[in-house]
Amino acid sequence: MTTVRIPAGWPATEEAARAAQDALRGRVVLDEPGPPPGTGRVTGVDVAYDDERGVVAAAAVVLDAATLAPVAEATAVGEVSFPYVPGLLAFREIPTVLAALEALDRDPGLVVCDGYGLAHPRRFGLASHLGVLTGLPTIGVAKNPFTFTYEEPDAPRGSTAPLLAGAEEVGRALRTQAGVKPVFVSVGHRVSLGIACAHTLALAPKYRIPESTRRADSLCRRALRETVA
DNA sequence: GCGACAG
DNA sequence: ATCTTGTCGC
Repeated sequence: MTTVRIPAGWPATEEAARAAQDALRGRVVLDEPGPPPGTGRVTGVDVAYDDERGVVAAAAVVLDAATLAPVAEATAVGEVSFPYVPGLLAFREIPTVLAALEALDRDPGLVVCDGYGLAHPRRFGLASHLGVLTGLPTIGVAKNPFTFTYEEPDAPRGSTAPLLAGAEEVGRALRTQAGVKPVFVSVGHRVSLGIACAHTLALAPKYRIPESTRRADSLCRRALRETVA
């Protein structure tokens, strides 16, 4: 497990963070379809916090997209780099997530984030930000609708409904398990919304949350627990 | 001005 | 995110 410090020049205020988003959002690539679902590799990333100690742990778990079997993993710990502010989540999670991704011994393929990408107040959520910084294809899969609205998708697994910011479709509510609350999928970088949903559904054959996120979640929690002093 | 608000 | 017991169910 690697240790990271807050990068030099990392935004220290909300104003600086919003300015950084405005400066980077133009680099998001939205005209690529993305990797075909069920082939290659898919990597889940997630973060856990100990606000008492100001410590954060991140995990990246690489899965074989066809079998969902883990083929590589890495963790990183660091100091909390930003408070939680809706719309600025990336500044709290990215330094440690980047370190975990860089510690992997192979290409991550598609990166699945716990949160949003395009579905964001300034259209530049965590998944898009991480995509721009790494150049990797990314998507966001969130557990809550944030500030957006949606109609309940039909009950069968695989049903979707638009996730809306006014009249603009910024993502999709996707039912990954029949009769269970949907997850909220949005594009991050270099992936289309349809492909993002297809990947998400393929990653959730048994549970609501994608296997990639479940694996990364348990790993970063363990890494946090095993962190001393 | 007030409330809501990814993790 | 995190704080937290028991409890229902496969």
